[in-house]
Amino acid sequence: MGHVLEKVLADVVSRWFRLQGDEVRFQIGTDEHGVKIQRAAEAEGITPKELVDRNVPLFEDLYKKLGISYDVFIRTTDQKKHWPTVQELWKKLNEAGKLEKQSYTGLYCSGCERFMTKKDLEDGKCVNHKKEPEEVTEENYFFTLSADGENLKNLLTKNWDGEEYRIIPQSRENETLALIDQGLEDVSFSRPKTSLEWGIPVPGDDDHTMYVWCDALTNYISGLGYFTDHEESEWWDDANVTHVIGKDIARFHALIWPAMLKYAGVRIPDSLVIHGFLTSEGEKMSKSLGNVVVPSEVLEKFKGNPDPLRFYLSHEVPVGRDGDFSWDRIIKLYDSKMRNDLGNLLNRVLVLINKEGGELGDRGASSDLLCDGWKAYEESLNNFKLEDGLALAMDITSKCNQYIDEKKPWGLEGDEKIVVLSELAEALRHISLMLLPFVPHTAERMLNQLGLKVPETLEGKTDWGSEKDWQKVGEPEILFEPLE
RNA sequence: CGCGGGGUGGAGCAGUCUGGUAGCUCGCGAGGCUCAUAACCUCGAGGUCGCAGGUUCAAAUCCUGCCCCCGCAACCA
Repeated sequence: MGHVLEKVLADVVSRWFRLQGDEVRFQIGTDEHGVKIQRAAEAEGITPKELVDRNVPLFEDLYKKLGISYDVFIRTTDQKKHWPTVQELWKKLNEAGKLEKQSYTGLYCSGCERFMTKKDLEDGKCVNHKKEPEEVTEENYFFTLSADGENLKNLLTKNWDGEEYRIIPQSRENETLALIDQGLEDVSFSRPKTSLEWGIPVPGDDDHTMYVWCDALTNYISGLGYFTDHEESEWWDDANVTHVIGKDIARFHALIWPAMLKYAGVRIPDSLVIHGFLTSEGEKMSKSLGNVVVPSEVLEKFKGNPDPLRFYLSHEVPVGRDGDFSWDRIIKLYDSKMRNDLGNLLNRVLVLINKEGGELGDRGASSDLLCDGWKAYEESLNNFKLEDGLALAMDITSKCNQYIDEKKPWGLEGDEKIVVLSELAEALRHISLMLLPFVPHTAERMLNQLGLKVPETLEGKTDWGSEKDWQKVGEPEILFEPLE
């Protein structure tokens, strides 16, 4: 479910950029290396490659069902697309003098065949094997991040050689700055092949395998073929680059990644959007609690329509904060907001207009039905306050419902009636457009019912009455069915 | 003194930076409307804003101390 929150967030942002007329390249990917995968595969008696090859189509299928409009899916096991860039990046960091061999000492449990962290130990003993791990020292390549505290602080607060990097939300930036003040440590960038086999080999040193950071972070530019003959670097160098990630990997994206890029001579991205985690019914999702919510169950509940889930995540989980998934609340939200407020509004307006023959009249020059209007909406989305943008669309919806009751168009006659209904139809056009990034399928159905085409961009569409050729609405149709 | 988030009417939240009549959604009660998906609209009940001190003419908001809850990095398909 965590993946879904992230992909929906990134998808809404991508769709918003596209609607503004930007060319967008929306890339997602999977980190498929590491000891964990290696072990999981062993446990199933298959190779790591077989394991990840089996899982990737499941992801892709899920994203398709959710309407995630990604352009590129990059896999870290892709030896043609991913590996060459990573190895080239490694060489550049090495040439820049940022990689050095250091010895790493940790507590190693021979039973688990891996290093233990504090969390894995109870009274100093391995939880699984009830014995004290031994101190083992191994040689790793380290990325000398400790030298860059000041640089990174400047990057976030002022600039680093003219480059800026913006973290959203602000609280994460504060956290990152606090982390820098505590002093940065060098980061292990490789493991001996004996302890990590499943990964990308270190160039020029066959005894070592790259650790996750150099490998996985680089996917952003390997997807563009950076440092290769199929380079499409214009999507990076000349673009506005936004990363959307979870808080678990925030510090790596906030600190290691920009430093890596800087020393490799590649520009640093513009924005880092960090989302929180989802709990389930107020508790951490875990197998043992049995409260894991599977996205496919939610899709099934709404007959395969991804929009209730997309709406819920966008509406209930402010970007950057932790959220909660609750069946009770998604159902309430579906009934009260989507079905009663929005779906019913569309229906009552279209029914009234169709009773008059479906023809639209004068919509006036402007209307206060739009509440804070497009300016506020654009500002919200541009600042990644997606929930505010969606709330605005719902404010207009509510305003329209009030307006109908106030004007009582069913009691009006002739032009007066047509004008009120045309105003409402126009307001619904704006609502539909505002919903386009969030619930694209629903927004398209609304536009179709209104008798409009789905626009590629919003250019020239956001002024009141800007659809000059729009004279007739279509047939009403239930937007959201009752549940059960 | 590890770090972070939080404690506001029955539930979920906003408001706290930049003190000044405590707001929203859901639920509940009453009324209205009848175009519509038994949907919509209006009004109302309900909170000493975790606790205790302090600053101030004035504190949910600032300061000090304390208590409690939740995360700490998700394979969970």
